[in-house]
Amino acid sequence: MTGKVRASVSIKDIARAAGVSPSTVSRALHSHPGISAETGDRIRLLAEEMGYTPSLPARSLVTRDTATIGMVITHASDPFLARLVVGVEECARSEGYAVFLSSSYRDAEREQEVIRSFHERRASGVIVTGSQIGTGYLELSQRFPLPIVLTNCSGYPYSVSTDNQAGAQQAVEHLVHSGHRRIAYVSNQRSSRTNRERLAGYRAVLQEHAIPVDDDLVLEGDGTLEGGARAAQQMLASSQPPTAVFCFNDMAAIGVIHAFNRADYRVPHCCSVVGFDDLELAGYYCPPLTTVRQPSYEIGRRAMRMLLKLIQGREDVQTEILPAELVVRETTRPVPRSARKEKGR
Amino acid sequence: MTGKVRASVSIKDIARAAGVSPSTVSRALHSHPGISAETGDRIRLLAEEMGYTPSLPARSLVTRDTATIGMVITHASDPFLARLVVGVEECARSEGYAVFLSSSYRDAEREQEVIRSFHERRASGVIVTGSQIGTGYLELSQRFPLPIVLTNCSGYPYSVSTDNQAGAQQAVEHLVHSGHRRIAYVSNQRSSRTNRERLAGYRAVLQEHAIPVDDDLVLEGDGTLEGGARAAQQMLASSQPPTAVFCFNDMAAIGVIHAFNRADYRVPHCCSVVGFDDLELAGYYCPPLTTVRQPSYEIGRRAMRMLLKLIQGREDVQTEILPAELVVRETTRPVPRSARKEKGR
DNA sequence: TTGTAGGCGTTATCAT
DNA sequence: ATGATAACGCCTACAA
Repeated sequence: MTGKVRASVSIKDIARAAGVSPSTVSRALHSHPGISAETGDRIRLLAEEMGYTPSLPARSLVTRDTATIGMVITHASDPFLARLVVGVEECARSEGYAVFLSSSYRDAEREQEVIRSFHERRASGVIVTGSQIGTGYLELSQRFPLPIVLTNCSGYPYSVSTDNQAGAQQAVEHLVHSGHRRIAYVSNQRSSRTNRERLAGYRAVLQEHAIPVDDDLVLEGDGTLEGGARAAQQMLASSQPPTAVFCFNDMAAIGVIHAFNRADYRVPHCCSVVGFDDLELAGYYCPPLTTVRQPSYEIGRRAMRMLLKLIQGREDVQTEILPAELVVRETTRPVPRSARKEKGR
Repeated sequence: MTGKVRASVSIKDIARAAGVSPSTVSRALHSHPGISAETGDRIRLLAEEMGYTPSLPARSLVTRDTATIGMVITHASDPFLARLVVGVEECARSEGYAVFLSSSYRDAEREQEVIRSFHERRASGVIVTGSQIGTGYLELSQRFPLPIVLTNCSGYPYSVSTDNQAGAQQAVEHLVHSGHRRIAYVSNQRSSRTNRERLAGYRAVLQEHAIPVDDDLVLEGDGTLEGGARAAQQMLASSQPPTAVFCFNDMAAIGVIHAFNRADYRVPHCCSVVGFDDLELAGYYCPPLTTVRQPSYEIGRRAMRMLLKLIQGREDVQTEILPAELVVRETTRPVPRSARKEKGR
């Protein structure tokens, strides 16, 4: 089915060429103390000339360490990953680990396959973003002696997340304080824990301000441009569209804004919109997006640090929750006095 | 420096538990013909219960095949990769290969490190996007007995690319036909081959229409939002800003549009803008972007097919160049009659 | 149908 | 300072 790789030069080849034993070559390449400087140099030079590249599979067999981190991502160009992956990679690199990414496409089965594939390759540990399995790893962990850290899945003991509920609350507070009362929420897939937390934040603020929670104002989305646009269509089709929308993430928000503008339901003139994530793009959209910033670089860095601890067998590890921060730009504005049914504050 | 992985259950453990020899277990797990159905089932059940996951490093040592493709990407959330990676993965998957991504951050040294890291892990082959090394792989290929396919680097024998020059020509033709004569180009890093090809297309069209090529109209960019915005600032600062801009890619185009709009230099009213790539986002920007579509899924699929051939040792492989296609949306419009200095077409 | 033995490329533990 | 030997987990002739 698959094909063989062309032969690489091995330590034995070098040994033969140098007229020494394989173990001497191994030691020379590792600059072991107790090898004559002369033969050491000679062998390293030879290795260089012969184009030797060590075989990690072979080495890891004996050292029982691949120095490899697997990272499950939703898909290669998910904009949310931009800073998060950098956080993971920088931390991993500084500790001598390489990290490899593989996509789950938000599919639970694919996610399991990827995890399995990392385990088969004996990765030292795995970080999962956008997990569909979530706390389900608690059961799987019996099967896989493989440390796993999740992001944005509080509830799983080894995870680092944004404070989603508090972030959502800031967003909705901002809208309420601007005088909005018909505030919609565009969700992610319902099952997602992150979605439930943000939805809870949304509901909490409405209740706190004695604004009735209208289920028609909670729209089904999926965190994509297209999903946002679809939700917007639904809102536009309703007899009484909202004057503000809080979206699960920035991509959905952009989808919403796009569809609203197309229908001449102007943002922010007719309707305010708030996103979540603060992608780099958010500041470049028109209008620039009001959104809730996730500390994604920091999430990545800390997830990797946590994974390192687990790999070292330490158990003094606990869930971390990082604060979110509202970034007010230009997709939100107060409800015009004329349009208010009640007094604003 | 790095830590050991917890022990996994091996074929020997199963053999001991089942009271058979390791080779019997190996055969049972592979459903070899010539193993009694009874012991086969018994062993497979046992393996399942004991949570056995085969060690690919160990297996690959003897089979000399890791069934692994390495893919070098610029960075995790590069939007251009969206469809390309899917093309690669689908093709790889159907042939039994797993693909892992690793980032180069457009840095030549990092790119080499990643390639080396894939080779150390004995990947079957590698696909590189956004290569900084490009045709330099011709020399490196002596050192690495590792098949390498590049994307968007015609000139390297094993590559699949978009017809960048023809794509650029379509874009600029479109602008010229709309009556524009002061047309700027926002570049990528100068060194990039792709950039040179698109620049050549730009120049060719201007010359063809006897429009003088003004070097002040070729702006230094880097294919990012920020780079696009910087280039826009420069244009705005000039005594005679262009009436149209062709950008190396969509992200740069969005950066340009954003900065123009901020300065009240409206797109497309005051200035037309064309991008390159046709990201999903392009259709969702405001205004929706006129751009040149790259067949990126197809690039990925074909790159993987080419790599497969190389892995199989076939040498009937040649560079492929795929057509680009102009997608006219709403960031371009004809120069208003009043503003023209010469007659339009 | 099953077991034995050798080897993949590397490192580590003994000797020498 | 260097060499021989065993072992990592797996596969595959070859024997039985």
